[in-house]
Amino acid sequence: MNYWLMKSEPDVYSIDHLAREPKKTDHWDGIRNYQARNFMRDDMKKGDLAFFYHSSCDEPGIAGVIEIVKEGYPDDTAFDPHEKYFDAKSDPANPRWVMVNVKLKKKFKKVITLKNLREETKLKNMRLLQKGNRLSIMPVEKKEWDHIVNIAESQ
DNA sequence: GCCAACGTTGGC
DNA sequence: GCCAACGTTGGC
Repeated sequence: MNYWLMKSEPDVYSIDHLAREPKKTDHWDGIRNYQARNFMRDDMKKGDLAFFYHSSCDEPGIAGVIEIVKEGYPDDTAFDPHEKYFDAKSDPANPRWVMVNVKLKKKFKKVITLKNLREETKLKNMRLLQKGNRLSIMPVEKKEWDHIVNIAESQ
């Protein structure tokens, strides 16, 4: 069982959008970065848990927990020229990009902000907090995961 | 809007 | 394979 962190811009798709979906489940499309894709395609398994992270907004941080309910399958938004994430080089016969399905497990009472996370010495080595990190899908260590969940439960 | 830190592209 | 130019991410 692996733990993850998945970024989304709340102006585009926030945790509340996911909460309003039927069965609180939706597909996670639009990933166009090879490292992030490889994580989704190769390592993300059904039943894995992930933090839903809000990026590029007033209060960047972790908004809640989601569960992977369907493993990697072709991201068909890459085939549609009208889509923002259209990629002419992705051949439907050999899709370049994948997506997964996620289900909302828990929305935190308050967002655990990036600032909060940086104040935690135990999270000093967390991938998210490293300089220059831009990955939109990344693994989280179990001990980091547990620590953050503790923070969420005590707020 | 700025800019650091990447990632990608394409000519050679 | 190298690397300059360009594009993107994302915090501030």
